[in-house]
Amino acid sequence: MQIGELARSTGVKIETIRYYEREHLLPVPQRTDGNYRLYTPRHVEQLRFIRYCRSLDMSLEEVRLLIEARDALAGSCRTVNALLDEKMAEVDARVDELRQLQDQLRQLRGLCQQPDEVKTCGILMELNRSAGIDKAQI
Amino acid sequence: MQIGELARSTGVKIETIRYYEREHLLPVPQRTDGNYRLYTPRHVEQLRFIRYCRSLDMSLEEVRLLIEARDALAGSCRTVNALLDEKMAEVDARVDELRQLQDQLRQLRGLCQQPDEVKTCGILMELNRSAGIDKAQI
DNA sequence: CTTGACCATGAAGCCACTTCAGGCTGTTCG
DNA sequence: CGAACAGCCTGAAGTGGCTTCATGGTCAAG
Repeated sequence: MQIGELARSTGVKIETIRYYEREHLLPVPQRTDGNYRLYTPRHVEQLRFIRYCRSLDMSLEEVRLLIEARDALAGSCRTVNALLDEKMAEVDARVDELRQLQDQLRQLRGLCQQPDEVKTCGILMELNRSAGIDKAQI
Repeated sequence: MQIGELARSTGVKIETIRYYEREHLLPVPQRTDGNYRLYTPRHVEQLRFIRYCRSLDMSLEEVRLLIEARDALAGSCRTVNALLDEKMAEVDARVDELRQLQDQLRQLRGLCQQPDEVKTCGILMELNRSAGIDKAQI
């Protein structure tokens, strides 16, 4: 199958597929006489694997590790476990961060009383205050 | 004050300060005879303002808008409100996404029973399954 | 034989910085 | 006076994960 069909059947853009090839995440495909890339079901699978990992917020580097672990049919899968543990910790931390951010944003948003007066806008006043700016100084 | 002192007193790296100048987020500072940048308290304030906005997950483009709104002492602050509303919606959406991701990761992590056998690792099996890969095909 | 869909390449752009290479400035110490 | 060293300068390139662009080749249908 050509690159267009691979793209359609996986929902991955053609340019992205070529990018993955450059990054050695997809095996180099055969070519036709006209220099078109020719893909096999193996490529479809690998591409889906990559996209599923990406949907789990893995970096391409991490995906590379997982592909390696998957293809090395012998050996320990400790790497895989460690990777997931690390990823979960990251996500937890990020969620905490975003929750705090939400609070801050909501608080800030509540400060604008007269929605037409920049001079007295509580939001801008608070942004300045938080930045440690004394109006008299400006 | 020189760039090093500005960096120390705001916790912003020297390179980042120069980057903000290039991006027109900081006013161009005066120079000494030796071509060193010379900053004023005004710069400290503006830099703190930028970092506070960045800590609220604003893009530099959004920070630019806020600075504009702040400096235009007349006029409406509807832009500011709209910006914050949009930002809050973004953060909400991202938190939802990450929560789902957490569930998926936790589920996946629970699948590895024997932590030393790649062949039977439930995680790798699930990653493959989710990518729609039938083992017989490989 | 031309149209149009499909494909190819390499380079540049995106964001928000960071890093690097190579060189100037300015102070201090011997 | 000279060397060592901290501090500063510039421009270019690198980061991740793509996307966009410019330019041109391939192939089947009409």
